[in-house]
Amino acid sequence: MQENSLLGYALLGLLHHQPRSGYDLRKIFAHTPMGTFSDSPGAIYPALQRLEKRGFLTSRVYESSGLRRRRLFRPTSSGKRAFKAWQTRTVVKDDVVHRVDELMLRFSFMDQTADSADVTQFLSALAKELAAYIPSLRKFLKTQRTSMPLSGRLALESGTRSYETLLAWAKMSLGIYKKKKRGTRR
Amino acid sequence: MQENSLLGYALLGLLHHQPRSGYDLRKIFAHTPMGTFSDSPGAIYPALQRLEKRGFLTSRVYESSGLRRRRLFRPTSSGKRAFKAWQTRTVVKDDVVHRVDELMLRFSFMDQTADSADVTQFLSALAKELAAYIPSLRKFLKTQRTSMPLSGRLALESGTRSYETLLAWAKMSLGIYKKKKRGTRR
DNA sequence: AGGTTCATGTAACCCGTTACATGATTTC
DNA sequence: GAAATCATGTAACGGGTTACATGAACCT
Repeated sequence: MQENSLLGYALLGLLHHQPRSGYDLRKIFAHTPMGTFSDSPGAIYPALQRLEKRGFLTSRVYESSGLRRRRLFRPTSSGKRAFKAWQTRTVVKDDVVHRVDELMLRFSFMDQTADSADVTQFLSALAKELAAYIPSLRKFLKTQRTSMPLSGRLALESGTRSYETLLAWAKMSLGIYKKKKRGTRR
Repeated sequence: MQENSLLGYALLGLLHHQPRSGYDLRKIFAHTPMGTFSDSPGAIYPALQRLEKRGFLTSRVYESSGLRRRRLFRPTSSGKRAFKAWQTRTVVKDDVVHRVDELMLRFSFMDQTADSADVTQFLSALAKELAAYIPSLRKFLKTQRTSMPLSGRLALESGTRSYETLLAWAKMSLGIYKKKKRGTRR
């Protein structure tokens, strides 16, 4: 079975919140900070078709008189299961090195579909992998300093700082969720 | 004429430094923080072929007896021109919103191929676009606060912080290059 | 002699990009 | 009645992923 694309998971996640049409989804990508994804029909409609063919979505055409016909999509139970399985995968080094975008996408839908334990699990694993990876970048910068041009060094410095910012964010978010859990227990 | 892919520009940039083989380039992507790019032969060899077909690279096979045959690539003058044109393009909002990776790639080769004026031009344009974009993200966060789930808000917060980190980095780097310029003038 | 690394390639597949097409409804 | 927007699609193309193939040189 073929893995869903990032766009596929983004669509699946958005449809967990409420049923929407392809056009609704395009508008979200066009007019909100979710717009790292393409809002082009050539990307979205085929992606929805694939998800439906794989049994993760169902759709129905609504032809209310005096309204434009719209095809509304909603996730199936199989789609919900696949989404949660993707979302709660173990965070590994390779995710941090090559797929930070995917990690953030997974996280951004956590509240809708996962419980507090999943969220803290995710954030602490992320923090752990970041804490392990960042020193190796710092070390590379230090040892290669002389052989790299200034702009190369600075570009790497930028990447390293970006990871450090992400680590600080993960720790802060973890704090928020832990506090929240304490609150709900009492 | 078809635009080069990011990988194509990365290869072109690395070959400005010195002639290398496909295998050399794969090793760079496999073993250094340049490894956001794929080190798979199925990506690199076709990319090199395309660049050669477009006249941006030339290659020659070296068969020194007692050594494995290697095909070394080097940029043509047309390749150097195309690279510099790409590198010194005006930084626009869309670059900041959708193509930060490309901006960092452009910057990372600046020292090799561009002069100090190009670098400061690039960095100040980047800082300007970031300074204009970040408040719109903050505003979105503020106005949509109630309608977004916590994890969605935090994900957006992460993105915003990442842009703020980049802005701070751009200002710092600009300071370094300005100081350097003063130094060389005297 | 046999396994590993060096080194270069190719082919099928997936999917995003770009551009085009179609028609209904709303707006001026 | 014309233009803009709503809404859904399709088709050609490019290029990255995965997997496979081939052979030479090096190491033990």
